[in-house]
Amino acid sequence: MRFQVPKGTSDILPDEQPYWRFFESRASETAASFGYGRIDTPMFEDAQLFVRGVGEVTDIIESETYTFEDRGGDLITLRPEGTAPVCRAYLEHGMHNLPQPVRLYYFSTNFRYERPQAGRYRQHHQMGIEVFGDGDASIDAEVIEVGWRVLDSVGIRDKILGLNSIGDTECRPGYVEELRSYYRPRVDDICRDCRRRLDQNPLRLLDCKQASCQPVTAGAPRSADYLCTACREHWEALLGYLRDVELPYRIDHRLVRGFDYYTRTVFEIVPPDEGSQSTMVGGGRYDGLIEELGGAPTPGIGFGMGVERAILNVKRQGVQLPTNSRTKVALAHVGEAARLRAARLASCLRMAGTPAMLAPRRSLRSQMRYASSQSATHAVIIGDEEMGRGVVVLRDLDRGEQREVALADLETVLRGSEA
RNA sequence: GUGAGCGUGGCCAAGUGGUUAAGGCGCCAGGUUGUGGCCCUGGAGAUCGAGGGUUCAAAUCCCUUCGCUCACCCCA
Repeated sequence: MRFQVPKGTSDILPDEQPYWRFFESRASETAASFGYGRIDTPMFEDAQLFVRGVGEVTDIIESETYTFEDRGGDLITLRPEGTAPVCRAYLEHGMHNLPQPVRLYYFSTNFRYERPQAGRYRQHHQMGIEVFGDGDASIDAEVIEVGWRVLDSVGIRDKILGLNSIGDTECRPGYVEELRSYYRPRVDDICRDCRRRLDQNPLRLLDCKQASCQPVTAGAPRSADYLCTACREHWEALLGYLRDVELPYRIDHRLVRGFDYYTRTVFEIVPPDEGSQSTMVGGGRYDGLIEELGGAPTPGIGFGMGVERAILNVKRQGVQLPTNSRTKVALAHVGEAARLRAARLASCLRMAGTPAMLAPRRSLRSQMRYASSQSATHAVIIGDEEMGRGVVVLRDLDRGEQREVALADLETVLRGSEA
């Protein structure tokens, strides 16, 4: 085999498409029902946007972006995540002058240079939302609810919402120090990765999966216990809002997120069964990000939802996709003249709004088999004899009945069969 | 970046040293005069991922390489 898809990417074949279109339409409808407007941003951006936005020392920026110089010498990065570009657009188009809050949703293709595995790809798709200009906890609850409802809308009933607050610039430094001093005397009891995390990314110590580290992490100080007054009030208000809309949450003191920009609320929605790369929704508040990108201090919050992962769960839960029972006609023909007529007729039917396809130039039997295989609802059969009389045979493939129809009446009859 | 498993026709898959590499799905053609879905018959399609080695003999053993998958890391 000469060519194949690049590592970590995949083709989405026709059989797979219904899942994608189902997801996209349901997710869009759900976001719109909360008042969100769609935004699309380019697939690549100035490399600096992500360095400033995601954080210089995160793995994503250090080793996972597709970054290259274009022909004009500009440093370009293929979008690795959805939030920074939307923030850029918010600022660039003066959306801070719109009535706040501004609610946006998007579908994006993201790129990260990683070793692929189940649920993790080099090119992956995300649906996400962002809300700017409102720091109230009710917005946190709303954003979380949108994520939850989107999953509901595609039939994913079994899911768990994990929730935590990691504080803000006011209280987090103190907490991180607390965390460090808890771990330092215990370095001999933790794994090698954790020793590295202790220096580089202490929050990550909390979600280590190594069995040997579990006793240590279990006793570690919890960020929610070290919140400043403002953060604690926000946190408690959020929990109240969630209870009001009856979203079952699970406070997870070990939940931290990978991007530097998160403040206060972080959350994720995961399927109940244990899996490695299974997080369907991950998000949080990022009140400092807009400022970091050159705007006025503006609160923001959002989430990213992995479409591949969501669809995986749609399949796992055996969700029945809505079927479209729309009329679809295959035109079979016997003889060259009839083939020409069939082709013209197919064109007319399509113009009139009825999907129609020409059967291949083979035996009639074979053409009928083809019609079945394409799940046509009707076959139109044209031969010399019909041509002479200005009629066609119209066969209902589901019922197995057929009759002659005058050429002039065909469109009307087919339209009548839409029921 | 680290570790493990696997690579046989479009797909699934038997075969673990020895004549022309099973089978199923799918595909194509037939099953009388112009008709589908089931069934029957026939057909096309594989240098057994690639390269090298061991052997009288390798898809089967060894080495190298490429690819895929899974896990760690990280994350959607």
